[in-house]
Amino acid sequence: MSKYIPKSLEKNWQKKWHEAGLYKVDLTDSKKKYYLLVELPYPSGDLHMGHWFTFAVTDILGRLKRMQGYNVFFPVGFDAFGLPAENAAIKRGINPRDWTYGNIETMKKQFATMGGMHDFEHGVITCDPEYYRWNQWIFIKMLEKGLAYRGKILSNWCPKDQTVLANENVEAGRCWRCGTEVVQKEVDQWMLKITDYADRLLWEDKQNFVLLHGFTGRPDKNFFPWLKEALETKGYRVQVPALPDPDDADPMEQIKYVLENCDFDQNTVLLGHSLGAVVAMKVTEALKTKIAGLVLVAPFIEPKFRDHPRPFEKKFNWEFDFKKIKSNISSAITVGDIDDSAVAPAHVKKAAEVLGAELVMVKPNIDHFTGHQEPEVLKQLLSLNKTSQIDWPQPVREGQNNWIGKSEGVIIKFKVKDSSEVIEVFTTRPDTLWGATFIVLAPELDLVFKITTSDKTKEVTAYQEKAVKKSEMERKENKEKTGVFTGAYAINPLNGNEIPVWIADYALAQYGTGSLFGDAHDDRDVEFAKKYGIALTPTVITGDVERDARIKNKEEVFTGYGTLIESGKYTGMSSVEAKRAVIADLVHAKSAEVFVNYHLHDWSISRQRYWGTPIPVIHCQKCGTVPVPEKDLPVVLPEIKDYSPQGKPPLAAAEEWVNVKCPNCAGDAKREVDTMDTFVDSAWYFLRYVDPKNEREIFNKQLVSRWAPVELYIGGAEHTLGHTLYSRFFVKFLHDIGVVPFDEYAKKRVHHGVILGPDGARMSKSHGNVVNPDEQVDQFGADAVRMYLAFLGPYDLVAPWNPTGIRGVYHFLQRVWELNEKVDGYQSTVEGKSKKTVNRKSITHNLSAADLFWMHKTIKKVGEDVSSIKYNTAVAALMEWLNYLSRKAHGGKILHDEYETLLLLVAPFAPHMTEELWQKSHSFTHFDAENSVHKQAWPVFQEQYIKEEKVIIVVQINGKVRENVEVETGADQVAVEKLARASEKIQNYLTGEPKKVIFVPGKLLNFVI
RNA sequence: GCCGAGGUGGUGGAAUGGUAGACACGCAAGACUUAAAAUCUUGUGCCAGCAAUGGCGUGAGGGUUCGAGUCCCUCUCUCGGCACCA
Repeated sequence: MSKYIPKSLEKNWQKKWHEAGLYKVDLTDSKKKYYLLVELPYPSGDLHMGHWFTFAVTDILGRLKRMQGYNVFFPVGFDAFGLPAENAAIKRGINPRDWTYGNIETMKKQFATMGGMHDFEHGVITCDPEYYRWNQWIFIKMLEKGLAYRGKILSNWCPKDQTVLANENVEAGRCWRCGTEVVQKEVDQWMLKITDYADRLLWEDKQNFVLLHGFTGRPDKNFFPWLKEALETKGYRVQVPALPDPDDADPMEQIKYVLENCDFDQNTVLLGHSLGAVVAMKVTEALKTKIAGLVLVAPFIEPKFRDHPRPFEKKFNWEFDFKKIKSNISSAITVGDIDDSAVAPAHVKKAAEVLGAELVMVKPNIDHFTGHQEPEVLKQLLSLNKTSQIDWPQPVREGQNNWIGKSEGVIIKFKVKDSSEVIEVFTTRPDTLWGATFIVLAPELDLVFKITTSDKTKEVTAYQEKAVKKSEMERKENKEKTGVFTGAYAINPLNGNEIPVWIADYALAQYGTGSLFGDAHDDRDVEFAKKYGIALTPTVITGDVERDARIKNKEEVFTGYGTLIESGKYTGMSSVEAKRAVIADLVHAKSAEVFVNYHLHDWSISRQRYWGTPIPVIHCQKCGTVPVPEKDLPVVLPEIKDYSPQGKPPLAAAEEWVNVKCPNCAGDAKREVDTMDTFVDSAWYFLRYVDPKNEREIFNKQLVSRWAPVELYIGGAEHTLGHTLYSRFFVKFLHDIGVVPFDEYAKKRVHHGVILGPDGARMSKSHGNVVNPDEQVDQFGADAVRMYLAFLGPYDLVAPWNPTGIRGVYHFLQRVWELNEKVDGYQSTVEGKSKKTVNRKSITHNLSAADLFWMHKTIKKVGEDVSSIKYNTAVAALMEWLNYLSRKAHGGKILHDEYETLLLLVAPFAPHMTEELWQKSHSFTHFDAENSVHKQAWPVFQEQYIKEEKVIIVVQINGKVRENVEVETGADQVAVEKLARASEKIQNYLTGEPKKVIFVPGKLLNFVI
């Protein structure tokens, strides 16, 4: 057999696969679908290690799923609009389109060297008019719904790029692309009203629980008090209703009681114990909203008990609508006692079957789960958490929630003394209003002019001018608070106190109403008040005497909730009570209104650049802003000569294009010259991937509802607040206008890591630490690069490239290659070709128990680990098995079945090499798609082989390992103890009788002395 | 300041509350070689010991447990994000 030389072999297979159309996907195929999505790349013209990490490693999963019988769709397109193309065009005097398409061609060629199953036929290129046409279509739909509007807002402005930047594109006060310091400038912008979707974009995933006790049970009996506490310490809301007549229960009454007295929402988990499980099922059946899950502990669906009949049996008709119950829950678990004295395991099993629920049989602390603690119940209750349909990482959910920043509060109206003006102040802490001693307005507010007294005008104007000039950066850097008094006083609507009104730049014009009241329970307010000698009145105390003394003395600022003092009629109330009372009183007096404030702002999509989607509106002098009629879409970008912005957007120079007739009145009109933010392009591309060439509609709705949501979305953690939030917004909008039936587009989101340069710094040309994948491929082959990236560590790892590390997997591949020689039933010929000479069936039975154990353990491990994005341990498992096979081959041969299985398991990782070996080992004379190793089915692992006959039991003395004994699987404590006590080592420790002996079957024996 | 993720050998990293360090890199010794590379074999957490073996060991300190890298509390450091959000 020849040496393993990846270079020529890989090229050869890439060509043959392509010719044979091995990876052509048919989206109308009825096989189970698997839509694999990676964030679409920007066509920079250079495929770097990061692309390999995301696309080549994800290809491993795609190939596995394909072998497992899924119809895998793995499209790749290009995010082709955006500044770099335009900057390149300006710099080199070329057309951004030529630059972009040239780069795409280069990158496609580079992509081919990965040997992946990526589908470029479906991958859209976002600068293609047939794609951005539908950006324009969506924009017009949003315009119709009032979600797109024109607003003048203070925006982040990059003076170098001459464009507006979204908050997400400002990094530490600088433009994310060019690093120029961003300034604040008021600009006319097209905005998308993402704030209308703020509530729906929140991840409401905090579960709450309703626990139903059983016959003769009580909320304070059995495990209920313990379980309630355990859940509450974890921060969950728990309801444990006392069901009517527990000792002579009428199930119908109990069901009615629960429905009337408990709250249910989509995050509720309902638990029922024994008869409570029956009640729980009937409650679920009657619910109008879907709940998160049902946990049934020792349930039954017929009145048949092992011990004796129960009085409730005849009060209930024992009919369930299981279909209805199933449709009202996302998932269900039934937990049974393996030797319950009342409810037979068969009954529990039956309940599980009719509900399609997971069945867990355990040994509870006390028979029929009546112990004070039943940890298994808690465990199952919490395990339901992870079975949510939409599986996005917790940090993303929390990050997006924080960014949306919902805060519920009130807007309070302060009358200005001797004036008709009113100052509106947003607060979430109306309980501290009584103690308000000043008001602060953001300097930019127009209101400032109206209330400033004449003697203060000079100072106020001077401060305002200074504040406006300050860039965002300076404002943030300068933590020292500044401000000036306006001379005006406002009247506290709660107690009539007159308090001074100041302006200060720590009040942000963009947040809330741009004004706040200051009191003794906010660090910033206290800092400001102390600096300017403004009085403070502490009104909230904790109950801790020492601490309260400090708070009253203003030595400590208490910002939490507590009890009110010095607050008139509210004194003595808790903060929560006081909040409620103050809001009620003020709303009644029309001095306040309840208000929900969001940190999230509307999305400004206007860009004063050329290389983007033209915004499809026409400005008519008579009719105003008129959308371009659908039939006239797309509005195609015109060719222009000069792409550099010169105080006005480059498109303004395309006069022939700009000057149009108004679609309404046919009068002279001008086109909008701004283009769209490229985040619009990437907000819905994954839907168009399914049907990219459709000229009649945005996509075929049926096809998309069959293929989306995607199974897995791989992307960068940096897109948590930008891209993924925007795309969730777009999909929800498309859902609302009836284009798609779902409102989340990705079932699972996983972040990829970042490969740093060997020096630990981010790879960049200026650092000179770039590891070029092409060079690595040249040296070690694509298979080794793929596998090394998979092997590095967890997939979201941020770690440097280790130049010698790749040798490890290269070595692995080489050993797989050379093992071919050692396969029984093959003969090497002089030319380096092998021939199969033995019927493979005849050898199968020659596999020893250990051989089968290793084989099946590896089949299981690799399949499971790759599916759950743990490529590194999957590779490790393959290496372990290879080590086993090598040891075996050292003095003898390995069997054909083993080698063939090994090739199948390695195939997703190293597609080229395994294909070569597969073809050789089958002596195929010419390649045919059906013969490909990649068309073979994934081996099926069989449980029977991975059950070991003998196991090693660890023997411990006081928890320290002292001895190992080998016993038959399933050996009981008596047998193991006997063996352990026979050991000399153990005898040395075991002088007297142990106090206690712990036995974990199949695992360990622990003598406590 | 707030939110999130973490801290395990020389390195990347494994470990459903049950033998910590799988797998790999690196390193060391040996084999092959005139030599080197490649390859193969063996060893490799730290301390003591020729060894058998013993002690210590998952950022620090406490706790729960027969048993803790894993669960709980306090602290500390690193990374990521947000940041004067009323």
